[in-house]
Amino acid sequence: LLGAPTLEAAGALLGARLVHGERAGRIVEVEAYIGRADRASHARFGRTERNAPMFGPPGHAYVYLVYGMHRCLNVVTEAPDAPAAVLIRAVEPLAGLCAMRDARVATEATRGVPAGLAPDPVRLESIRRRIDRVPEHRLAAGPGLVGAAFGLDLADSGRDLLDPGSDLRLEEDPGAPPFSIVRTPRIGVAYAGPEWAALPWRLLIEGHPCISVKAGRR
DNA sequence: GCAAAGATTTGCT
DNA sequence: GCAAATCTTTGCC
Repeated sequence: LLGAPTLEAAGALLGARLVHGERAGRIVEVEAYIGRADRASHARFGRTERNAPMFGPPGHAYVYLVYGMHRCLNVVTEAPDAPAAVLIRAVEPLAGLCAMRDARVATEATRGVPAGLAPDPVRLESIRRRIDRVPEHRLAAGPGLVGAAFGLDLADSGRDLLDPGSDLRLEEDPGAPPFSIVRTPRIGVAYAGPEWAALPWRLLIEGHPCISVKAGRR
């Protein structure tokens, strides 16, 4: 499944479930990053401490910090000598929605606060009120929001997502409603140059309400 | 050893 | 529509 060519694996991930403890959601939008030659991929510099999971076995997590604040989840694909991964860009919440809101509040509250220090209660309450108003379909509608809603940490990078005994895992969902797949260029990769940025390596469930906001639901 | 940029999100103009 | 927030990684000196 995930050892298949990355674009096939990306299609297979759509509709699957991402589970973390009591939280579960359906993957509705992904992006493929394929090989060292891909100028948009973190693997373009070769193997580093951060991207090491991309050079490992398929089905493992690659979690990285972007813009100094957002944690993004990838699922590693292809053989260990072929660095590739699929970025989970948006998820439809299915279970554990309260835990997702709690995690988003906690993520934002600890931002900029030294580890181990309690966040300011007033600021915490302000964040809480805002997150409580976020509609369900926006809880994990973006790669950074998936990381926040599922409470992912850099320490989760490298974990095996195919281990059925793990609290953080992927599950197939035979009961998922049927859907059509749409392919578009990837988001936010203009730095890679026109040729790489134009490749239709973003896949999403057509018309799904939980598509990432930045991408504009198309 | 230091400067620059980033697979984003949010809020203000 | 634009810029700030925030910090790790990369790349050059």
